[in-house]
Amino acid sequence: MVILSCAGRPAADRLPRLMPDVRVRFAPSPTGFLHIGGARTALFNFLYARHTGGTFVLRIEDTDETRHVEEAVQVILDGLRWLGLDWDEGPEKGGAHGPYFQSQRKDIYRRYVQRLIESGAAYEFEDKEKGGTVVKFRMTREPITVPDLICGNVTRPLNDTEMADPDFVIVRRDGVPVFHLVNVVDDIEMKITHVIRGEDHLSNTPKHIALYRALGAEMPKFAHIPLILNSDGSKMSKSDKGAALHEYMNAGYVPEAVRNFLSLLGWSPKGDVEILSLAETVERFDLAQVQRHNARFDHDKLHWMQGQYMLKMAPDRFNAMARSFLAKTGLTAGQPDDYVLRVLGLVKEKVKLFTELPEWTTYFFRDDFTADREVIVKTFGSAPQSWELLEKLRSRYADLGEWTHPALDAALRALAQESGVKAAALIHPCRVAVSGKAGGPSLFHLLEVLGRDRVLNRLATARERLKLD
RNA sequence: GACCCUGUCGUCUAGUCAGGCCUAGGACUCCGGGUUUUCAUCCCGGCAACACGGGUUCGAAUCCCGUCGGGGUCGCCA
Repeated sequence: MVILSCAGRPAADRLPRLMPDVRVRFAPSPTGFLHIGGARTALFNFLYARHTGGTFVLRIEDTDETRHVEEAVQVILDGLRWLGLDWDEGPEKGGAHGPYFQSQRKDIYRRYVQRLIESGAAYEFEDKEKGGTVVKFRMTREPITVPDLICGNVTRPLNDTEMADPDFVIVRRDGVPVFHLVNVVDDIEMKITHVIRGEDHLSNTPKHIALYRALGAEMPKFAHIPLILNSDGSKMSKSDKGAALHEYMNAGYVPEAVRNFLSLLGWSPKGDVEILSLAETVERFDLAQVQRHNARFDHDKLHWMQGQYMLKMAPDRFNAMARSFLAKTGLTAGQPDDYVLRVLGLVKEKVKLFTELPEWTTYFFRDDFTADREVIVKTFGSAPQSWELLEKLRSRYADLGEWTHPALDAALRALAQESGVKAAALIHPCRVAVSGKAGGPSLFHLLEVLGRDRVLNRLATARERLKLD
């Protein structure tokens, strides 16, 4: 098999086919953070494994021991778990094909290198210039064709610099085997059937194929997925904003939204659907619909998708996540649980990102809030009589029997009518006076939650607080 | 420099492999209108693309060639 085609297949063929022998892997290097592109590669591997009923292996590529930090591994595991991508074999899970850290597989690599040397496919080489002895692999001079499930048959001849010296190093001067070797060896040992990885590896794949041949091992199927670019089309490197998954974790994104957004970068479920649960994505996912060209990261669309998930989020989960974010800001320290919960109930439909929470809720927890000059001018600038109305409203509210939103509503409207103004002429000044904001939750619900003491107090001090000078 | 991948609205994409069903569909953004006591949401409407140039064909976004653009690889990094 060489190329999969997606259109025109019989309908029955579109149903998920169980291929329990499928084994895919995500093999990140512990660099201290999880790149968003890496996360997407992991996602595609995961989706393919779940779609086919196969196995998803996680392997840590820490050949360069100086870089192997326990903490750096944890970042990867946390990121994958956050996205909901649980692996079947790997760190903290074990499995029949371990160990899953390359730093613990040195004997295996040594054996394979020995085999290559004995068969004449590799040889020791003394580098006179750099000094030391390395092991080099005798690379084929002929062009090699990569059968790729996404790109088709890609034939790559050696380029000019490779032509000058086709053989490449597989064991460094310090005795540590390089990526190309360990990657292939591990995929053979772990019985990987499908190598799904970033397109940046496509040009190196002929080297890997040559290694498989020299080792007499069966080649896996390759699927090189397009890369994720910055929104301006430039390459997304580690230092770019939004390149690391933890930025989204910290910024208050819902994991499902990020996962959903990522799945649509370079893959399409067809049929004009965009909001898909993990289960729906698993059911529809296939390599045949993966795009061939790179995709730009569109922050606006992610933000929109985040809003969609936020809106649908169950209140309990929203409250739990919101409280943990709020706790970090110290805003809710010492506040009664019950009050915090009522505030959250009020702003749930407004908040799109958890990091926006302080903006929406600060005035519920602190009395020293201010208002933008622009808001004050717009509300009171052309209507100085609002101050007197607010005074009157305060005395009505002071005498209010029960402090409920219908009662607050009725009292305000009655006053407006008696004063010959529209309700809105009272509602807006009141909102600004008690919250300092031009927008927010329904005013009467807001007043109800704020409570009589706070409202009366703020109404009394509004003129002083919102003074323009 | 060489080699490889790639090119549909500003962005993500459907349509391309089996040429006509495409006066090119959806979504995000933006603009206009409506709902809402405000803001956000939501609803309705609108702007906007087949990179360019040749061919093949009755007919091309779809097939072929070239050009240009974008990305990748060529490490004793992974």
